[in-house]
Amino acid sequence: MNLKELSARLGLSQTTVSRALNGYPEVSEATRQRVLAAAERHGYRPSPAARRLATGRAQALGVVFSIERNVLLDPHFVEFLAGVCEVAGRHGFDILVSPTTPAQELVTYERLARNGTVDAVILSGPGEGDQRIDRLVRSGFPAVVHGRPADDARIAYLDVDNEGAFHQAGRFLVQLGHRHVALLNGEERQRFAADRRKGLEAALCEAGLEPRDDLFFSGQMSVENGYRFARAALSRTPLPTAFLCSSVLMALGAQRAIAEAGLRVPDDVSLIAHDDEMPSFRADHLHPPMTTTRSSIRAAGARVAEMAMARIAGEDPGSLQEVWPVDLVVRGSTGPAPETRRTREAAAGAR
Amino acid sequence: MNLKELSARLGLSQTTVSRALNGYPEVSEATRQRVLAAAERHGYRPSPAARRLATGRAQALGVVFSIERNVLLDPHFVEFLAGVCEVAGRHGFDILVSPTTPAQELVTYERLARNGTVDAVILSGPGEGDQRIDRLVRSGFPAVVHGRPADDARIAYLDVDNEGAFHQAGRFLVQLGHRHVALLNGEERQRFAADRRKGLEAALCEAGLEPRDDLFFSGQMSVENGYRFARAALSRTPLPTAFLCSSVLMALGAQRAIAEAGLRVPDDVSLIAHDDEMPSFRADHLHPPMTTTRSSIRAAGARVAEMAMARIAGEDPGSLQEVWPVDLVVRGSTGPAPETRRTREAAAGAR
DNA sequence: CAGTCGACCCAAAGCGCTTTGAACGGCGGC
DNA sequence: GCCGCCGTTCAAAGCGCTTTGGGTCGACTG
Repeated sequence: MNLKELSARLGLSQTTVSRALNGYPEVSEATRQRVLAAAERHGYRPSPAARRLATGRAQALGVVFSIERNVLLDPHFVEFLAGVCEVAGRHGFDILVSPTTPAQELVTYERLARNGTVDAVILSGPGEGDQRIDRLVRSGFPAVVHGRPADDARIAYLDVDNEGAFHQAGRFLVQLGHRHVALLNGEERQRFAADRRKGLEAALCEAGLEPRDDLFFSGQMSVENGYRFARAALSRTPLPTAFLCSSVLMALGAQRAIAEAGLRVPDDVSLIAHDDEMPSFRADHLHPPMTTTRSSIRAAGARVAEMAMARIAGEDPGSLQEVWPVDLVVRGSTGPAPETRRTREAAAGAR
Repeated sequence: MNLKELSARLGLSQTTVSRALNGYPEVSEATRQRVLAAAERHGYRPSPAARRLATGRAQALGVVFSIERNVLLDPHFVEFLAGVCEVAGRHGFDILVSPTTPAQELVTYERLARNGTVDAVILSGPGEGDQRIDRLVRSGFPAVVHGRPADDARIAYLDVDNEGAFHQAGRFLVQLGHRHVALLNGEERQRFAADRRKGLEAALCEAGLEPRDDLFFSGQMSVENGYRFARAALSRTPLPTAFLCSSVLMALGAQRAIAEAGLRVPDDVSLIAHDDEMPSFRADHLHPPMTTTRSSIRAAGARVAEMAMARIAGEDPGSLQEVWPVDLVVRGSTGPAPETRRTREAAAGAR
């Protein structure tokens, strides 16, 4: 059933039927109801391809994400995507996903943008000095970045206050008396990770403590790396008494390393992780419940999609730049720093 | 730059240019080269919307997945998606993702299928007695299922041999002398989980052992549930000496419960997990390296996409039904069953 | 009462592509 | 020399929708 048939059946012109269906005011209420009823009855669905061609709008969002040498797809991504889908669905938008290797990224945007496959693109995880952004800005194509692009870029973005979060977490640890804090970070060429490091360093410096590079680790945020890094950290002297992890996954690995070293959380070692609220790894259900810096990556996805909608509606990118604060949620994995002596004993006993 | 402009510039008709570009034989080689060169030079990209309208083909795959009450998005999904994207991209196909609640599922397929948004749909995790499948089959719309639909369904699918895998794993444990095997399973209304249970039960029965319902648990495959279930299992008598987990995530949780009970892997307790080869949770990098039943969910995604392509090309669904064998990879987390006495002592000592 | 103005509806022109059916030479076969 | 054929090209008809630019008619001004 297409428009032509439907309108023939109704004895109306395609124009009128189309307008009735799309809520234009030039149609009498009586006619509109008649049209609506007939459309419903015959199960009429407008062809998106035709509509797309006629309007030039795709009613679709493109989600582009980087996938390196066909490994390493972030488990966080799916949560983010869920958020995007939620609001896109509400607006009747489809979602096109385009994984892409760093090399092909530019081409991918060009393709999506130029040929009208999507009305806006969402991209995540801008690296440092990102060429992609520049290009996108220049093209004027609606785009929203999840993460933070270069500060001067005229582009819509949503980021969480990574620096602030880890600053706060670091200060909290310092206040508890911790002087040797290990950082299990994501890859620091990614902006979010670099920001977190900055935040922690600032907190330490404020307290007159020297950040210890030998306790700072960075790499893919996997359970495995959490374990490896924590293990390495626990071989340094003086021993760290607190761990700050960039994800719950890493914290999971760290927990194991800590347990293996015969140390206890939070008595011997405090643990804080950044929590993106992944339903499969709930920080509050761990043992002990974990102190976290928390921000919902799913909510971020939803908001980013809304921003994309706004951009499509013509809103200025300058007014669509948000940095969300991050909560520090104190639970049971943090506590006062043990006296150095006690820590030593525990570690020695475990060997 | 559109076809009209390009052909005007070349002094050719749109027909000829279109044909030259799409590799039809009715064009002289000289002309084709000229057209190709001009298209390249002017950066001509055909409009997918127009092409779609004209041909009726969307050049897109729809990936539909269920998302319950807006929680519980499976981290495995992203790996699967990566596989799909890989081959879709190679074929120049876009990928449309549509998360959907169980209630809306049927509507979602209808929409995607009927209005030509996509050329085929991929759906995963069919439940028992699945109404969706029936409907899809009846419509004749190309579809591929990841997982196993009802046995008689005339539909393309790819599943791994879940029953065989857990049968094999169970037999292996039995051969090692284990008599009390706990099962930490996914939700058993999902086919894959039901199959795994069957596999384990078969292995136990073959050995003359009674499956112990009080050691069988089922629920979302999260770290948390792994921990909870394992903890519960360790409160039963006689104690289980082996755990079979439906995912590495659950195994991660189980490990912790086991450790907390003062038991050691594999001396006191053996552990086997099903491994979907998620890069963030590598079974071979755990401590000890974990014995697993292994199958790549990413490879499955890729193959499913290929099957979708085949269906689009008109291949018969009957010839597109595959069940992949699953390897049992023996690593360090399994060993001979301890004598019952020793197990009791260890457990008692830990309390 | 002529003229204006809304309210309502329509015919037709695209959107940018594919594809059908036909035209046009140049060729060998009879 | 005429016919039919092949290789090559073209004009034009869609695909199914939106949207522009009128029309028509009754009601409302002055």
